[in-house]
Amino acid sequence: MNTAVNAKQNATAANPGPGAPKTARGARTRARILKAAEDTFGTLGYHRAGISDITRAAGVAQGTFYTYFAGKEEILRELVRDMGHQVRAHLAAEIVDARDRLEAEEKGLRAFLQYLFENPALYRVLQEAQFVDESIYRDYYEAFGKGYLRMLANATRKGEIRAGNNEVRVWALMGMSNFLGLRYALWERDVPFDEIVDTIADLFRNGLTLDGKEKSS
Amino acid sequence: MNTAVNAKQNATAANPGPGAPKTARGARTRARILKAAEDTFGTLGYHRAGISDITRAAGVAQGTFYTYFAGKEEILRELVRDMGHQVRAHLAAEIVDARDRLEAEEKGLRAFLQYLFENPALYRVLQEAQFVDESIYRDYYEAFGKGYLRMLANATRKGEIRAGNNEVRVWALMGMSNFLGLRYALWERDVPFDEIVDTIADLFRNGLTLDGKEKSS
DNA sequence: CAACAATATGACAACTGATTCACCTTTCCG
DNA sequence: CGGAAAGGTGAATCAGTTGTCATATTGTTG
Repeated sequence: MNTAVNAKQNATAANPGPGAPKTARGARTRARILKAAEDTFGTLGYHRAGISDITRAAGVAQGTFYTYFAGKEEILRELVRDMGHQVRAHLAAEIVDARDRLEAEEKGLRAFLQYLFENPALYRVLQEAQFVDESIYRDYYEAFGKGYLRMLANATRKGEIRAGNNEVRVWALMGMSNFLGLRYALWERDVPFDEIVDTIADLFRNGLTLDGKEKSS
Repeated sequence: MNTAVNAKQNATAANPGPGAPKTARGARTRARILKAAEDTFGTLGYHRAGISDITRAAGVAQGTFYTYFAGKEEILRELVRDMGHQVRAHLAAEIVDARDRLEAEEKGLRAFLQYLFENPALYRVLQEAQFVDESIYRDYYEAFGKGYLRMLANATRKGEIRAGNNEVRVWALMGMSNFLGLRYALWERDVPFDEIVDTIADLFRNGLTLDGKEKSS
């Protein structure tokens, strides 16, 4: 369906859809639609949400939607890009003052859980995007993972964490956060974030076994 | 939408849809349709896949579908239940002969990666089910997590792993496997499973930091 | 083997929801 | 001011889907 890479011009930050807004008013309207899409996709889900739901929430007519976005799929793309920037920026800000990697992991996890709780749409929009167009999703995690990897590499250099395959670790860590967020920030808040963070910090410090520090191979 | 719990009779193993097959032929046909749905959802995804795609793959007429399933959503439910049983049974069999928890984790992770590689439809069907009906997904992971938790509790009792919040650990571990599977079994097989397993085993044995075994609080 | 139950067929009615388009309103600027 | 560009409208179109049904085939049983 999406074979013709050139037929359906992939909008980028530089080329956002049919017509980028050229007026303050236009920019405002576009932003309203984007926000409405976030809310609508977040509660109804991508497939159940109709363009009409989005435009109704934004308070504009259906046709207006197409002034700024080529279609449903494109607004999703845009949305994930946007939300991705926001989380990354937020998390980065939360861990700048960490004194070492372990502290950064703790702060990062806590901030992520909190962020997800306050912005539940992020999870749903992102996960659904995976099946609309896998590249949206891969881009998100590869961007995320790249920054994460750099941090782990630094920590290794500084001797804060042991040598090892940091790329594999990054994916393991992202998976952990993801599931912990889903279970404890979105489904049921029956365990305080601090306890979750402590449990994971303990895993990072001491592993799972009692008799740590043996040779690993 | 799915408010009326009684209106849309949720099919269970005991009550599978409109009419359970009463003949060997019927049972075969139903199984063919189920398998076809797995393949079709696995490659096209739940939403892009039409009933007609499923019946075509199964080699039956469209109407036949409704002899055994109430609709698209119900066959998905059935499918996840089925596939869930299969993975759990497979993984359980792979770790029975593990001598301790660490070995069980290693074998379990390796088996999971391998299974996902051989049955990529599992991931997609399961993840998409999440947004069709969240309960399908929650049931799967709660069932999975329950068994996992029991194993960790045993390991704690035997002194194989340190005391801690095993429930949180379970979700962290499931998340890890999930992401590692997605990245290294489904997306790119550019890192051998053994190396992944070793990296995670090292994390379990020694944690992430160099100076393990301090007090955790 | 007759009569009945279970299965299977495939055309199609009914519906959903994305996108288009001809036209109107607001804003900008020489 | 006046006209052009940008923004906005919403009814109509159109493609694609689900689920139904009258009918045909296959299997079962007394």
